[in-house]
Amino acid sequence: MTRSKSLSSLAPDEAVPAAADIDAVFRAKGIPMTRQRRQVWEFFALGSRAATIAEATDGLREAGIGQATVYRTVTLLSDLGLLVRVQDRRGDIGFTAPPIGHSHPLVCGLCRRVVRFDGDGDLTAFEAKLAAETGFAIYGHHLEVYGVCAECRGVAR
Amino acid sequence: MTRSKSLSSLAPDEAVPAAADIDAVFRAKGIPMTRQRRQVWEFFALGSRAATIAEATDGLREAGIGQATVYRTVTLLSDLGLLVRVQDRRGDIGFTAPPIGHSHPLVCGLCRRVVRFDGDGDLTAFEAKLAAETGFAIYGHHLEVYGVCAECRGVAR
DNA sequence: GGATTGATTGATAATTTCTCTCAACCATGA
DNA sequence: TCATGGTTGAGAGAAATTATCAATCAATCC
Repeated sequence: MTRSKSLSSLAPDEAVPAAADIDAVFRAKGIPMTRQRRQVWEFFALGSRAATIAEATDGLREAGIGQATVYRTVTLLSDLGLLVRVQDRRGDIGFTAPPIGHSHPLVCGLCRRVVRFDGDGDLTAFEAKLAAETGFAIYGHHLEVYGVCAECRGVAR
Repeated sequence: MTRSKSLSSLAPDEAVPAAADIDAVFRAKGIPMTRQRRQVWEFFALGSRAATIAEATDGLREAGIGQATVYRTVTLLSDLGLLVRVQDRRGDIGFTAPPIGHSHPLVCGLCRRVVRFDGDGDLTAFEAKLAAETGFAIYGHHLEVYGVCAECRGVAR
């Protein structure tokens, strides 16, 4: 798998949680931090592309991390909100780390490269209106925007 | 599985494609319409809740529709844009029919009841800006809003 | 720093989910 | 109605995911 250099990103790099931050999340919840958990998180968080579980399993095998641990850890990190699920054009499921603060992924449907953007302001008013009209207690939303990145389009840019 | 009566919906009922419409889609693409395809589509489209494949398989078994056909047809309908995927709070995947025109599902995270809303205008400007800033050729987006419906909250309403 | 302890891990088995195969059947068009 | 190419159902097969359990490790308390 190729994890190429980062593309322009609307969100500053600091928006991606640093390793220190995930330690804090774990500590706050009383969940032990292990080498495996950190490495699984880094695998997904440090790349610019969303990775599948199969890719993570392959990439982490030489680190001695087993398949079951990858599954367990992805579930755990997702539950903690440290990973989000996205889907490419073929329907394959990938995971990527959301930055701190509220933002959404712009995903390349071909290579799963992820660029983040902040689109929250637009939706909060919307959600309030929806809640009033439907009686739903809204607890969140999921917004992904899909496109094909410049490199996948073969545009020299 | 209980499919209860419909809740208030922001989109008029006519927004859900009528059976006639899906025939038109199939005909336009030269894809044969079969009893099974219509029934699978109806299963997902006529309920007010997004259903899982397992639920559809169970529900359609007595109609003599096999598991493989359910999978095949859900894939086909999704490719045609006649079904969309949503996810409940437990992470279970469900499918539901999008109405004609552009709208998004508001999904109850507990019972998967789906209410639709039109939130397109807000996003088109956004996408243009994103395209300009990132070099992505944007081809679509996926927006789901999650909440807990009045009934699941036990509110008599 | 070192021992204790409850949680985590890796290997593998077991299960679940999904896809493939193929003979029988059906929708479509002549 | 007939021909025919696509579709279907059943079951086999493959892939993805989860459960089991002994060994190991992270966090805590001396």
